[in-house]
Amino acid sequence: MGRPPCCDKVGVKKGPWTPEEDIILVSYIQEHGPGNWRSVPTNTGFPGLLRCSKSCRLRWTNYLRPGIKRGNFTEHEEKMIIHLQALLGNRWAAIASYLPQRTDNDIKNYWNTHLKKKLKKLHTGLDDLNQDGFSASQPITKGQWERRLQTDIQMAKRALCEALSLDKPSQFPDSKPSNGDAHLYATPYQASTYASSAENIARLLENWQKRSPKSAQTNSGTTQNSSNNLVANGSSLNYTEGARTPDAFDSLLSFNSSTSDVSQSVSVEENANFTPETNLFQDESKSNLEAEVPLTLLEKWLFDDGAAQGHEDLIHMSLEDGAGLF
DNA sequence: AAGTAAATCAACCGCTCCTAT
DNA sequence: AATAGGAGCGGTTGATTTACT
Repeated sequence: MGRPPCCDKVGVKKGPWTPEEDIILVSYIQEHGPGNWRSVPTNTGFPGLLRCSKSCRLRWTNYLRPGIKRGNFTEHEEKMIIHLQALLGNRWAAIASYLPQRTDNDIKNYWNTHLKKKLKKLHTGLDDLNQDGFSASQPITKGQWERRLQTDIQMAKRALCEALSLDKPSQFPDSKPSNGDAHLYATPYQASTYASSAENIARLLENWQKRSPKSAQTNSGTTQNSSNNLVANGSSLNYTEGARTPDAFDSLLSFNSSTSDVSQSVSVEENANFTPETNLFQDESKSNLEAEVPLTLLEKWLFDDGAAQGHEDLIHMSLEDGAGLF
């Protein structure tokens, strides 16, 4: 009955990830691709990752995954988030699908720490708002449900539109997971894809070093060594942890350098064309939709309705009366 | 310079849904 | 069809950093 037992929780490490753990995880994903998280802790060899699969997934999707932009939200992004939050409520994953470079966790944090206050400020003096002042904490009106539904439909249409586009051949006809990680397969399991993970790690490690001045000092010898390697590969990184690290990074970076320019290998624009929903639909559309629904009908429905509109339209679509939500 | 409060954000927890058996 | 595990999601926590007194 069912599957084999879940990973036992004995000896599972918690708390902040170390650079070495990041390297192990990225190396693993370079080899096997994302997904099948349950096997990550056991397949990373001795000593391997003493992390639960959940933690690995989170670390990858939120920090190590290629194409992630962190911090410095632009005004445009802020507006997008505000509008989408008004439309969708606290459905961070759905909101994040409109901002492919951002993670749901990042957006959620940014909303809670910045935007909430910002909007609160803007709306101080409005007596009819409760403390949160936003749709998520308000009773959802019929109109709001309709708007959410509309947005979901828009998302689905957009995704279908992408999926049905003949210009975009399926990149992984045979290697997609059946679970929700399909969006992680938006870019091929090619070396170039994961090369940009090295950039992510570089960035993370840079911050890590800033937070750990002591270790930076005590390991200054190896630091110099490894940072040289990294700088030579185009990452402004000062790395500091332990003697093993440079080797691990050498491996990563040699991998990196063998695949041409990192910045070209995974362009952000490219990623932007593949929202999670899009990829899910790409996946499904190939196997199911084409078989069950005449293409022409779907296409007509999509294109007649101007489904190809971009993200900007979403803002404008944000419903004239949407302001009333605040 | 030291102490304290506030802000930030990475990571965990618990729940739900989906899927494999 | 029933069951159990995996994956994803949103809420929350707690450690760290920054600002203020």
